[in-house]
Amino acid sequence: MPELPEVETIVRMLGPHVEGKRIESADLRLGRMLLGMTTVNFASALKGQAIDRVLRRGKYIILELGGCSLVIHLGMTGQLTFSPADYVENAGFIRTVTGLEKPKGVHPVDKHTHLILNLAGGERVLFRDPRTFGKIFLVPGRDWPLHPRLSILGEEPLTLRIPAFLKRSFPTGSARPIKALLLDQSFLAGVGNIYADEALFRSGIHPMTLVRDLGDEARSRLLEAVKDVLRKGIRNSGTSFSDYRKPDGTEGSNQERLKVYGRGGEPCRACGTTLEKSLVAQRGTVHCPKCQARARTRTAKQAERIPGAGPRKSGKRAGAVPA
DNA sequence: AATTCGCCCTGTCGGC
DNA sequence: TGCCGACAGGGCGAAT
Repeated sequence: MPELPEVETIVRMLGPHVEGKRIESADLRLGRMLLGMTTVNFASALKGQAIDRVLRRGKYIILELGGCSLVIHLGMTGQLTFSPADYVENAGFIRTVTGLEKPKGVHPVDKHTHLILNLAGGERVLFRDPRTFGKIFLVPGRDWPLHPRLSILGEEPLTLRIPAFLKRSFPTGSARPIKALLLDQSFLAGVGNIYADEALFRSGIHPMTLVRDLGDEARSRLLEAVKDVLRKGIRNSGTSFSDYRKPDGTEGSNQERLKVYGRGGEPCRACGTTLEKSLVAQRGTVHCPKCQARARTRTAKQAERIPGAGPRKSGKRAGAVPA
């Protein structure tokens, strides 16, 4: 599922290919992917528009055009790829300058290809989404930050100043599990299921821990971990767990480096304990029962203050998880 | 007001 | 081999 690192990778790779080019025509093949307008109006609004800039906000991809902004959300299985002019499809294969090849690169246009942007000279931008959870919409001018779906987004994790954010935006007294908060796009924009689990593991926090039971130190450690796992995801060009592909159609490599996501029942890479799979905030969740000790409630913490009742045997803090 | 739940959708996988 | 239910889950709107 494309989260911040996947979307960032797409934006960084796609931008140089399309910025400065003109959309000759737009072919929207599945009308329900489009919000707020008809397919016909959409096509005529895009026709002839220059692509000035490609950028990201949370998990949204934004193409700033001459007179409007094209916003794309990839949902769970969305792919945004760039098809060069010399790529010609042929019965499921792709003909390149060197001959007929298996489509290991850009996926050929098929029934899951919902939007085609035809650029000058035969170049194309393809939006493909088998599960059709993605969304496409247009915003006037450069006003995409004002669109209801984007205006509610929280801060960008990568440029987060943690001390200020802790004071200003970290809820106090919330009874939600911390994982639910991480997935909340109005809290931080761009964190999804993969990187939430990875950040919780890295910071040694149990996903069910209530937000109000996290101390300042743990909150700070968690936010650092979020930044770390997202940056690592970008360095590895994203996580191709299932459908995600880079704009050239190839896979990212971060899936090889995941510590917990998708590894339920396998041994923890840090301590060897069998990783547990559970359901938190209606999302499949994997954590290490040893490295991510269960939350202690306020009352349990108070009980610990009783003289003589020392902490657990292991001197190692739960947070001391190797990278 | 805060939080959870149900729903959208389709390819893949395990069980029989 | 083929059928079938379970599962994956981002985000919105309804329900609690």
